[in-house]
Amino acid sequence: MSKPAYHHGDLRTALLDAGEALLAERGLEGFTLRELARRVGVSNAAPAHHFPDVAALLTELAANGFERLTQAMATAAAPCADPVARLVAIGRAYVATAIARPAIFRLMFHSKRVHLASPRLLAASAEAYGALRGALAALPAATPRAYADTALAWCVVHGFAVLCIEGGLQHDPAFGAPEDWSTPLEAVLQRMVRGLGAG
Amino acid sequence: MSKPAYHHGDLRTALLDAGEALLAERGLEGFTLRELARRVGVSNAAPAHHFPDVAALLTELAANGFERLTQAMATAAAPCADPVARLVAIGRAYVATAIARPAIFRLMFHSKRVHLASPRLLAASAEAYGALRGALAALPAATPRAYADTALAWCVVHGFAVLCIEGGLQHDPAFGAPEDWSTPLEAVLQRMVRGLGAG
DNA sequence: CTTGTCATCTTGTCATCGTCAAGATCAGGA
DNA sequence: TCCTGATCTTGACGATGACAAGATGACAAG
Repeated sequence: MSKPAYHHGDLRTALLDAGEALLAERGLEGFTLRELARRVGVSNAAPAHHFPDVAALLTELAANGFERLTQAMATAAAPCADPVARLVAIGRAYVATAIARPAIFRLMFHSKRVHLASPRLLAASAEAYGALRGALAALPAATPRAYADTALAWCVVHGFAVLCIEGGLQHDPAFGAPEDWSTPLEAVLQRMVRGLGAG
Repeated sequence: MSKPAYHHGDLRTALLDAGEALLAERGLEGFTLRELARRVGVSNAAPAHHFPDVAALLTELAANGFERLTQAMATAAAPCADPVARLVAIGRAYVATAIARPAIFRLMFHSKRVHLASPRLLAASAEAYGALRGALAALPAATPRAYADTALAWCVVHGFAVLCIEGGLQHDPAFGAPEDWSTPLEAVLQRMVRGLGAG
């Protein structure tokens, strides 16, 4: 139980859990394999038997992040009957997920510290994109939504999330403290659906 | 001339120039102070006399990037008389700048390897935001453009640039090869101004 | 021309990092 | 009971950022 067994038991998931915490605490640049091993109470070479690289571990965390993003969007959209409300809810969930775990969001999109060719990572990110795309396709329109609509919404939501995390919006005097992102997000999303509706 | 003088002469700018090249070649994660010193033909401790940190050097590069971005947007907008065309031109310049130097763009927005509190960096980024904001304010509208419009355009352009650089758009089957970003960008920008006009 | 000052650059060192090789430990089936 | 293989530790290597101490030389004062 509490005795430090030579065999950890479930080191792999312990590394992933602690890795997520470490990522949240130190950020991506402060993430260190040795520190992670230290926290789990294991030698620095132990993770090598479960992940060939640091990149492999981070790839796993990124894939988990994409899966969580997909799920968050799905549960946010579920109770909304109106397609427009559904799209807005998805956008909210997207940004909320990014802000809840900025380091993991950065890891998912802006990092060269992951194995980009990993099938798991590719599948997870494709699924997340599919969720947003699906919400767009359900919008009421005479013609099927064009590429521009999907890409526009994707860019708006992702751009807001990124700028919010990185503090890029703080130059705008109308944008208050970084922690109350909800109000500006609502304004942007409403403005977006208004514009999309007028296409 | 070609003899390795003990005193370099203008090591500071040489470091900045080589640093930009190294950043373009190896990316942000592959950037190393020692490798930079090696390329300039100088010992590894030499940069310390011109930049207290690696972060200080990268901060300078990021500030230069913001200034170049501002200038690119200005020159792109100059020949456009129509405010809408002006906004589109600015968006194009923004994305083009990001794609021309992805590593520096990442450095500007997504990096914790810079000194965020640097006055030079803050001023440069504020100026870049001001350029985009100015183009929005000039749009023809009865009422002054609200916050949502500015933020929306900012998010669209920035989101497109980021997704383009990081390969996030490649999941969209309508988005072809990563190198021909011009066509999709045009579609998104046209869709954006159409939506904004309908506000 | 000489001298001295001080910025500039080098050398050497330290802690830390990711990764590898070799050995120790233990679980579970033959 | 034993032994095979997975799991973990120890120790090491090269590389990195930062620091201390010494070498070099540009430049102004005398």
